[in-house]
Amino acid sequence: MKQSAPELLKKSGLKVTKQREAILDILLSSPAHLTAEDIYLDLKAKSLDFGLSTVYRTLSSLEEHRIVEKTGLPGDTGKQYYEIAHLGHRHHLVCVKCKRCIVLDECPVESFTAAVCKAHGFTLTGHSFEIFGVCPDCQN
Amino acid sequence: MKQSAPELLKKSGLKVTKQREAILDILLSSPAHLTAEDIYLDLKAKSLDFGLSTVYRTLSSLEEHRIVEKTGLPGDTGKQYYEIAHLGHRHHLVCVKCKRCIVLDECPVESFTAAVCKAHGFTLTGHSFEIFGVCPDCQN
DNA sequence: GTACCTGCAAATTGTTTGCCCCCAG
DNA sequence: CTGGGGGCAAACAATTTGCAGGTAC
Repeated sequence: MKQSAPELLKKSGLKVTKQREAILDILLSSPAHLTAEDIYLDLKAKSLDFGLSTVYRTLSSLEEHRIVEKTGLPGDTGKQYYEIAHLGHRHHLVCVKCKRCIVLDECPVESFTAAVCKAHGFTLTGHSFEIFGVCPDCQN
Repeated sequence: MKQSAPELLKKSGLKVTKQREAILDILLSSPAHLTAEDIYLDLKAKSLDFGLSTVYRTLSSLEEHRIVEKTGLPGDTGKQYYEIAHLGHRHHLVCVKCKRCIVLDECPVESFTAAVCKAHGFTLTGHSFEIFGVCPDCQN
């Protein structure tokens, strides 16, 4: 299931540049939910100092090609979060304090979502199921 | 369950002003998911031309008092959405094209969320369960 | 070689703040 | 009357865009 960054880029007809490769690598290796700035700082930490706009532009094209997904988190300060697209499936357990995020494998709602869509005449494109809580470390 | 705007304000120790009343009324009568600008324009349509900052400030205090919730939507352009707080419960069927939003009453995952939290040592604060699709009107 | 990509800086857009006047309690 | 609340404009923050030069293919 896991693909390498250059492969993914090539498959979508995008030119393979070290900027894109590095950005995609970060997203692939992160558990989840990164902001554009997170990525920018992460790059800096690796002494890869690209412009912030490159990060944004790369994220947009990756989003257009359905490689990553953009999302918002509840109660947050208006930043956008990016993560590798999982074909419309997101199941996370998120700590509301430290934003740590655990990926859930189970999906107990597949049949439910399909039924709801059918009932309302919608064409299902995906769903998001996120549980919010305070993780053990943040409970003091 | 449904309360009037002045009641809700008074109960939280907030002064009742026509601005707050009007903004809260809009939120109460909307099916869901409004941006600050939506509210601003809605007010204008009713010839209630308050400043945009009043809308934001009102929304913040309402949020502090747990009357409304702020949230982000997947794939969106970086705006914050506001809606009446349902104590951490959100179950929506959202059209990815027109953003129309249907509120779901059922919650098939109550016990599942509790179990997941327990398994990871988290203290549950809420969950979000949203289904995305294309509504009948947008299918052409 | 050409079209697409990057970098920088300036422009936009969404949201917050400061200051002063005003109204609800 | 008094303090929180509202209006306006300026500040801030996140993201986008225009343009000149570079680089993958």
